[in-house]
Amino acid sequence: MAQEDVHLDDAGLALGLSLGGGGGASDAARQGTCSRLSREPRALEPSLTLSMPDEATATGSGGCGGGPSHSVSSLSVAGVKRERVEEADGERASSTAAAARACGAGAEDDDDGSTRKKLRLTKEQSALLEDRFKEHSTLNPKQKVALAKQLNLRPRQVEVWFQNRRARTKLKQTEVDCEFLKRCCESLTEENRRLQRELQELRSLKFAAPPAAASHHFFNPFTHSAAC
DNA sequence: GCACCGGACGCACTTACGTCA
DNA sequence: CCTGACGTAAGTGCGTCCGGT
Repeated sequence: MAQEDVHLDDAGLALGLSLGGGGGASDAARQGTCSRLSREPRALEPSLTLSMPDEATATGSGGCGGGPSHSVSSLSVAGVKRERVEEADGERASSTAAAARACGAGAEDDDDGSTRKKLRLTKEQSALLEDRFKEHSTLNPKQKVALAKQLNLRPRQVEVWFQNRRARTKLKQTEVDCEFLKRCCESLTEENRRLQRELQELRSLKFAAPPAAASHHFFNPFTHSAAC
């Protein structure tokens, strides 16, 4: 299992930073420098959607039976511009073998364009990708091509893997953040109850207390709470 | 200097496939 | 064997940035 870079040690300082602020860190990478986050993230709308990673359909349609197998993604209908660019760049689709392997017996013809086969990365490929991801969560084009070559994959596949990997990391971080906020909320609720009780007691003793003694102190849960 | 455009990239969301209980 | 849940590779659409004109 991969180690997620989940950092929450500074009592939630990471909170909000990772929530909903996507995009915009790409161009530094494009230019060969890996200084991501050097730029303002877009809009920063707090889209706390928290969709679980697979509430989508699960239409198991029975995979590789005897049907035609396909060369993974390049079968996609004419619309994949990046793919075309990279292919034109001389990157040959080398994952056909992997797809066929993943599909058991290989019939390596192409397709009718209506289905898509799914490549399963080998353990070695996944491990190397994971290693690179630990070093940098983004790749510049040179790194991408080199890594693709090393893995016998297409650059597009490496790119997609990194994209999905970043999404998984972010999802995990969001879950951690939510868990933290939940605990924080519970703690504040408990503290609130305690203070309500305390207030109740003080009111019941108010005949003994001087009239305006305690009126200048407002409790700020965010500065006093042990949880946050 | 400014506006516009196209290319490249990352992200969110979604789909589809392989695997497993 | 069938089925549903789950993990994940891949597709799509959109926003952003940058270089060229």
